[in-house]
Amino acid sequence: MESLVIAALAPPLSRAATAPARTSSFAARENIVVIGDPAPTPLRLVAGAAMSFRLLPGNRRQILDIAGPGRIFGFARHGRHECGVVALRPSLVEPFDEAAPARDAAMLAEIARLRDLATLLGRKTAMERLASFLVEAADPAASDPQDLAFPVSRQEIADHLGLVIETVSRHFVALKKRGVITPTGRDNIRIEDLWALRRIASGFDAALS
Amino acid sequence: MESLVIAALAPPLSRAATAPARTSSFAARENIVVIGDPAPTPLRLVAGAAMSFRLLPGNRRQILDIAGPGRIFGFARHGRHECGVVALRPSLVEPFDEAAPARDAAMLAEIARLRDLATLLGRKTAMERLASFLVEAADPAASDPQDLAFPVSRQEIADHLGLVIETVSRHFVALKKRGVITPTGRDNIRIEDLWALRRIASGFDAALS
DNA sequence: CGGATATTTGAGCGTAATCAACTCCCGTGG
DNA sequence: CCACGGGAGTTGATTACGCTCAAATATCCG
Repeated sequence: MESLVIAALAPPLSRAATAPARTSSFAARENIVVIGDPAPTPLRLVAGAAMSFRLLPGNRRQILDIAGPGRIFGFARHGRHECGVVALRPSLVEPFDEAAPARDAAMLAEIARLRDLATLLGRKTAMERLASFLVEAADPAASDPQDLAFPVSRQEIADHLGLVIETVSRHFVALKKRGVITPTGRDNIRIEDLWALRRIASGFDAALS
Repeated sequence: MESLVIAALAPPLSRAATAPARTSSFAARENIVVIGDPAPTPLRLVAGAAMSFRLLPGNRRQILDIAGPGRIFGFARHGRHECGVVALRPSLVEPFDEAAPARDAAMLAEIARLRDLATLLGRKTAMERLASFLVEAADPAASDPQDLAFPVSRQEIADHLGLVIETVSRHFVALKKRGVITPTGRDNIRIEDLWALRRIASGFDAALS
């Protein structure tokens, strides 16, 4: 997959902004959208995984979305992207230029997700944030929703949840010790008790440590 | 204005959900939307001020939006509201049932605002959050954008910024001591140095205390 | 003026951040 | 096959920012 990469020789425009083909492919870690890119339409992630984020001074980053196949992203006002988007896995992206009903549904979903995220970031503890992240990662559509394979590093989880990597790591360990999750590989875990996670995520389970 | 209030005698449905008239009026602190209300269309705040919020166990509340006249709010999927909305001042509200262009613009604005909020909540310090709040409150459309009259209490500012009231109060004091703002009444302040506020808000000014 | 409510101030604490080693995992090459 | 190297993750010690608890003060309003 890496062999498909064509290095961006002349930024500022990223590939999505210049590619004439309807579907573009991106290697893992390649920029799909750079802040300021023209945004004629939102985008649909056909395959792969991607994240959108904002940057602040002092090496601060807020990851606003971690998206899998089928997800619409890159909504922008005034025709310019206000968030960066990077592929987390080799990905296929195409313009999303559907009419009102589908467009509205996608925007409403984005609004709902951002409300959840803001609530998480504003009012949940570190443990509740991590549990929320895991619950959301347990995609019911997957063949085995309890077996998770993260496309993201600890740093990216931290930047999504408004924490630092050490805090994420410590709380992962705490969940393992409680038997709620078990590690099944480097970037894989298995959810042993989804209901316990949901209880923690929703804030009803104060949860030690 | 208070005399216009008709007490909601029979919840669960709030007035917006039942009123047949196109425009409904609400007293300060009256519920405009209760979670679970039918949401046939978004709403437009014709006059007044309102806030939308989510609740978590443990008396935790995240205020997701503080809106003034002209603002569209109450976007909902599946025809049901997922956030509560309360009037902050005597308010006039009407259905927002415009066609695609205006609808899209409103939703894109909502997405942009929620991204800003998530970034603030996830990665900004208390001082940066308060400065961001004040900068946003300095509406350029107002007659004197530097003179602010909050429709919200300290508790509500805190619940919007993911802080507690004591922290909000302390940082207000810090900004006053620095001469960036001066109090001009209970719920009023004057911004003396908008550029300093902007610098703090954007995170470039580390800012003592 | 009195009483209730909101805000400010103070003291101390706790969760998550910071700083710093150390371990583990893998891929590479001798 | 194993030594090596580098990055990611974990663990430990300590700090700090914002929270909690408590009390004083200010403001609103009848």
